[in-house]
Amino acid sequence: MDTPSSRPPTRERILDAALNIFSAKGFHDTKLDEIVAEGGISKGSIYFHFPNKEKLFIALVDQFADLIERRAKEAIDQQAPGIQRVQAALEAVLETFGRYRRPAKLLLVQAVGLGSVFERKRLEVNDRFAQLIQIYLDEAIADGSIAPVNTHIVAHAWMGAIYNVVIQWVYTGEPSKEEIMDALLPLLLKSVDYR
Amino acid sequence: MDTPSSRPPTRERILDAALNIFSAKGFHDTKLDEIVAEGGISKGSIYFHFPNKEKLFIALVDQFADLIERRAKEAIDQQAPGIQRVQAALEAVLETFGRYRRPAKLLLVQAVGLGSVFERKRLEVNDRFAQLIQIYLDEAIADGSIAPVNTHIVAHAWMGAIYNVVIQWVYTGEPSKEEIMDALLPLLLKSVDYR
DNA sequence: CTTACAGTACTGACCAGTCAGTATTGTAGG
DNA sequence: CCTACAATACTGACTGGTCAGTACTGTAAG
Repeated sequence: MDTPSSRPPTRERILDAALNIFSAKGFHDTKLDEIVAEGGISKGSIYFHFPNKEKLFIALVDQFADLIERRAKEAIDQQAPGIQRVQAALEAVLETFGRYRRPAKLLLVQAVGLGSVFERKRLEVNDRFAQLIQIYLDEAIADGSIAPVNTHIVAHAWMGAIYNVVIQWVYTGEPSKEEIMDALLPLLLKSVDYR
Repeated sequence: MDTPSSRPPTRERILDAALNIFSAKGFHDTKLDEIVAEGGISKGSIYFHFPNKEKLFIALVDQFADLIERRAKEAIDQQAPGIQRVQAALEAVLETFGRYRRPAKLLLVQAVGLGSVFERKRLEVNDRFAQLIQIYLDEAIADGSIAPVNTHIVAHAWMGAIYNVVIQWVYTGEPSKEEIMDALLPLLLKSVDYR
């Protein structure tokens, strides 16, 4: 099915080039012609594979959000119910953000503050993650691993904490992934009285 | 200096109108002509008071960042050194975000994901706040209020937590300010082992 | 008249999106 | 294993709407 040649298929080359430019310059400051130059493709073929600039951007956001969610769920499934599931998911998410710096920046920075079209997408992704956290926090409360808390607020606070530390890391490379794991994980767990 | 008439001076009417539109639609989706219509002012006078659209936007960001910082510092000064200073500052910040929904959205959402010009401003504001938190966390550790932690990471994690919960509130009006105070403050303090 | 602003009509750079055309691959019939 | 045609994949010069910024005019106060 695939092209037997050495060059990856055009659609992927587009996504690749778009990720590079979008994550560096943001949505509005990225010209399609720059993506064209970066990927060695033509403007027409972008419009062959994607209906418009916006959908191309959103395809990248979705792709990475899906990856993060998949990794988190895999990690969760390998654990028995309780706080250890939350811990495993956190580790998986941090690990994935750590491994993919550019898409992380795209999702956490460049997808914010665009118009109302993107606003909905952002809220959707945000809620997806928050609900995931909330489910397993509730589970941990139910089985007595941690004391009752307002899991809705905790979920959003945790996401914000993770996002902001990761964003800092994306920009400065500091602190290292290990430091983040060592400091952030206990911080979050202590915040719900688990130690 | 001020216009003696009942109408506020033009510069403020510009800032006011700009805040309304920018916070609702974001930087790129806001047309100067919309600000002109909203504020009953003229395009020429915008360019008399501000060099360009970008500087007008940044003036709003700075104005609100300054307000937040001032409130936090006032709150801190009324407390003796120790964790109570951190607590007072958190209360002041949440209170201020709570009171000013539109500027909060501007600072936390609309100022993100714009090009590299704004990126620097965002990092600057971010660091200003994070350093403020960090100073008083270090102080609290020094006087034994809380156990030693990586205050750099904690500061950024806290800011992210606050941001994200406030953003959620800005969009949905939920959870209420009281719920946020009741849930978020203890959460943050527990995360550094203070109760 | 001059200063200090306010108001408005206009311009032109910019860039997302189009489209007419070309290249490549698939496939059916002789 | 050609040839004929079709479908799909891709190209890049061009266009048209948009909107930040400008040039110009208006006016009130001293």
